[in-house]
Amino acid sequence: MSSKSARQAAVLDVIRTRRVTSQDQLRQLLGKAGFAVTQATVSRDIRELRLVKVPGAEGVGHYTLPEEWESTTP
Amino acid sequence: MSSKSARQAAVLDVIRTRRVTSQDQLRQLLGKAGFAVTQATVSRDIRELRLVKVPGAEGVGHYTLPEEWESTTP
DNA sequence: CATGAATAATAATTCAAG
DNA sequence: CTTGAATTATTATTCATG
Repeated sequence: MSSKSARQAAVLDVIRTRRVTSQDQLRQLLGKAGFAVTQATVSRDIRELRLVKVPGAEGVGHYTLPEEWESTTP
Repeated sequence: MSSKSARQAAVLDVIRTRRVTSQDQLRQLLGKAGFAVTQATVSRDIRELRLVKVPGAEGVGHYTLPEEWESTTP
């Protein structure tokens, strides 16, 4: 049971490298990274990390960390 | 039919002065401000204004404009 | 306390229509 | 192009369980 903090670090890594548009997508990517969790947990991680879903101009929103989305928009 | 931009200005005003935690709450406040719209429209306005819902530490999230929460984070 | 399963709540989108 | 009503999708929370 890899600690929560390890998983949350993975969450940050994932959203930095991919355009994640839903918690379920994030859940799947976490699975590939070795963290099998449910959407409920992803939701809690997002809250604890204070990630936000920014509505894209075109329509697709994606999760990001407030601090970063100004500079990096992958 | 007060223009969309007038309504969206009201949206910004509302979220600046109240802690809005859901689109439905925002819809109600807009109603009081003289803009009767449905949740669908509120959702679209939020997207167009690129407002985000920031997860509060305690659990309650609220809508805000990215630009502003950097400076004002209580 | 951390989590999952199920559920409730909220938000996005579709489908007309003006 | 803008909107509302209804629907779908997504997210938050509740209710156990370890």
